[in-house]
Amino acid sequence: MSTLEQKTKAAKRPARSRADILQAALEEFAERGFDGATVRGIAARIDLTHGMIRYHYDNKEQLWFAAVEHLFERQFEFLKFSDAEELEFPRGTRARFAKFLRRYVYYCAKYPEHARILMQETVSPTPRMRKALKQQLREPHQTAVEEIRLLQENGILKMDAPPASIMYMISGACQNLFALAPEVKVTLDYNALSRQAIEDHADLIVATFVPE
Amino acid sequence: MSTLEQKTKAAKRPARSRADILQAALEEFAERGFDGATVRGIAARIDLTHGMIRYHYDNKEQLWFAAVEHLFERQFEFLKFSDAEELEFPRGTRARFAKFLRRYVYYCAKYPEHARILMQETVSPTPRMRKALKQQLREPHQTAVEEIRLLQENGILKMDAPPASIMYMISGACQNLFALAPEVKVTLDYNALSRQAIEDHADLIVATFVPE
DNA sequence: TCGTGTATTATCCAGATGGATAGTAATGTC
DNA sequence: GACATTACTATCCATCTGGATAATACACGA
Repeated sequence: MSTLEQKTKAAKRPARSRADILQAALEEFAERGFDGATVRGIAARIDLTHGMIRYHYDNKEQLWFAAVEHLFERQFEFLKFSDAEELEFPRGTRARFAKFLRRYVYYCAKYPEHARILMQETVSPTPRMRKALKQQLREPHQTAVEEIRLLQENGILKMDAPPASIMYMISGACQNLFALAPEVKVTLDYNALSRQAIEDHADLIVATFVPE
Repeated sequence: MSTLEQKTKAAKRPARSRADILQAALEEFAERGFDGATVRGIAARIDLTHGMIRYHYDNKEQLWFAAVEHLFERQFEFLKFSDAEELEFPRGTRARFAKFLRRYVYYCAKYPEHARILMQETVSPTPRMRKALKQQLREPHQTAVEEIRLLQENGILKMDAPPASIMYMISGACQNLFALAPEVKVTLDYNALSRQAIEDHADLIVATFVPE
């Protein structure tokens, strides 16, 4: 087993980067699910043989874990507040909540495969998904719930409901339009991924969940 | 080719009903996607051989169409307003909208596989999904959008946003908690499918989208 | 009871799939 | 220029998959 980054001693340079492989894997897994995805299919997306994939990742499941880890890291980077922003938008304030929601809408529009992968793999929670959820999602979700509690206490979120309920209501409201963009196009002839549609949805989300 | 209902002349009675097969198919497709689902897997769920499934349905794709059709018919029946209700709750009123939303939340909690199947199959819209969407979802979605326009005109929905955006925001807000119920359980230890949680979410949805 | 239409079983098959391995090519270091 | 290390190719294989088909069991009407 080796990693693509490893350059300790003499070596042939890899033709495809680790990120290339993981992005191809994410697309394949998102489109076809874990069982439906094929290692050969992932390889073909970036002109590799399936042997090459198995050279870098022990098996299909390990590749899936690496891809999901990549997904969550990318999300974390996208949503992270810089030090300057942390100062300008303190936790528990209306302004921070609005800024976060807007950013989250942009994330959903940019990476709609995120919602798809989670929903596919969450169906009947396989050991694989349980492990990934516990390792990657447990902590951020729990801090998100704390943030919601804070907003409730500060009177910014006026809803009297379980934080988990509020959290999934809001995330669903943000995600759905983009995760189902092809459906929206077919049934309503509305291009959900256009700049204008994304901006409109962000406005709508903020106006709905951060009123006044 | 034959259908399970057909009882025209002499025949052996089928051991499994059409609904049994379609429900098993829905579960398998929801859990593993179209490519990942296997005819043998569907058959095994109700103690049939894969030959039996192919006896009733020409091929995997036809079975999928039949299952999705079954899904939409069931949804239509569940959400339909009776004649008495049509009189009591006229279109475009606040009371009707609230009653519909509450019922939709109950539907999402009862059949979480609905959201999963649509999301899986919508990813990169296969011809299969395009066809199903056009046949089954186009008309109800367009009338839903009209209903939203009516609610906007009546001042009940005060949001100034594209109806498609509003519609998918609301449906996502209703679905997400239940479609991702296993994730919620693992990350937040919250049982989204309990009676109390369903009721709380319905209250939250109505309070959020039908204020005052 | 016999025949006919239906349901069901038991196989078979070609192709795809995940995984395994042996051998080859490139890129450095000594 | 020999060598080590990594990247990559080309196969092979057991298993599973969708699909096909032939034989059998059942129910009922004539």
